[in-house]
Amino acid sequence: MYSKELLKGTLEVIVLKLLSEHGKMYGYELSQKVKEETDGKIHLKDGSLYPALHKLTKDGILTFEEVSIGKRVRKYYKLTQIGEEQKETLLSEMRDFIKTMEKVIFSDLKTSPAI
Amino acid sequence: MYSKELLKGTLEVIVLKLLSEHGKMYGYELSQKVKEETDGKIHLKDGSLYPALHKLTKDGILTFEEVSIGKRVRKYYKLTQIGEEQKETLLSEMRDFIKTMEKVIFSDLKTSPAI
DNA sequence: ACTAATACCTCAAATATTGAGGTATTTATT
DNA sequence: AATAAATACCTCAATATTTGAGGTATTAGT
Repeated sequence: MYSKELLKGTLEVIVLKLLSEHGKMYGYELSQKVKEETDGKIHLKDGSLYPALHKLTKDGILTFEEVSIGKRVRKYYKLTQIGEEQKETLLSEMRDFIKTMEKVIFSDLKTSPAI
Repeated sequence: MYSKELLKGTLEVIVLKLLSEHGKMYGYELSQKVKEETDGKIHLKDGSLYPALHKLTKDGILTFEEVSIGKRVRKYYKLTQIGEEQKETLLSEMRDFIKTMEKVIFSDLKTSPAI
């Protein structure tokens, strides 16, 4: 697991990307998917995930429909049109951010000199 | 400028990397350096930077010496031995984190199919 | 004389994450 | 049949960090 600081601000972009890719998913499914895809390195803790899903819904980024599975109710979330746009914005911001971080952090001016 | 969320948790690793690279730097110099190296994309705001430098000093990651320039006093910070180790830890964590994010975020299963 | 840049600082408010609490159903195990 | 583990949702106080706005003072440029 990565340090808390590193994970801050990544939850939204991960959720939007996965929802865009899979069409609709429910909370538990999202957390399992992320754990699986990152070999356990990133955990969307439900104490973070559910409040985030509620906030994104309130903000018009997501909508959901409830589906009964036996006596249990799942909430399937999907992107709204605004959510699709927000996803694109966040993805390109993340792409650019990673590029910038690599430049600052991994410039390695002093190591691996050309022989 | 990137969104606040994206920037969370990156301040420490940036500061440690720059100090390791340049030996000793003072706060204002750090903020200028980052602005310059990232083409203005990352701003270490002094409301964030100075408290962070104080915390890192308190935690034994940094030490500083005061140097008088005329009537002004600069605080030159540098890494302690613990700081050097912390820098290595944070850098490899960041490296790994970026790799993981790229995997989750930029998998692009549906775009750019092989022709 | 004035403005911009340099150089440091503090602190209340805003924000997000954690961690621990919880309820309830379904599936697997002994 | 009883129990444990997994599924599926939720809340909320505490924690931690960043922001944004406040500040002081010196030096350089016009």
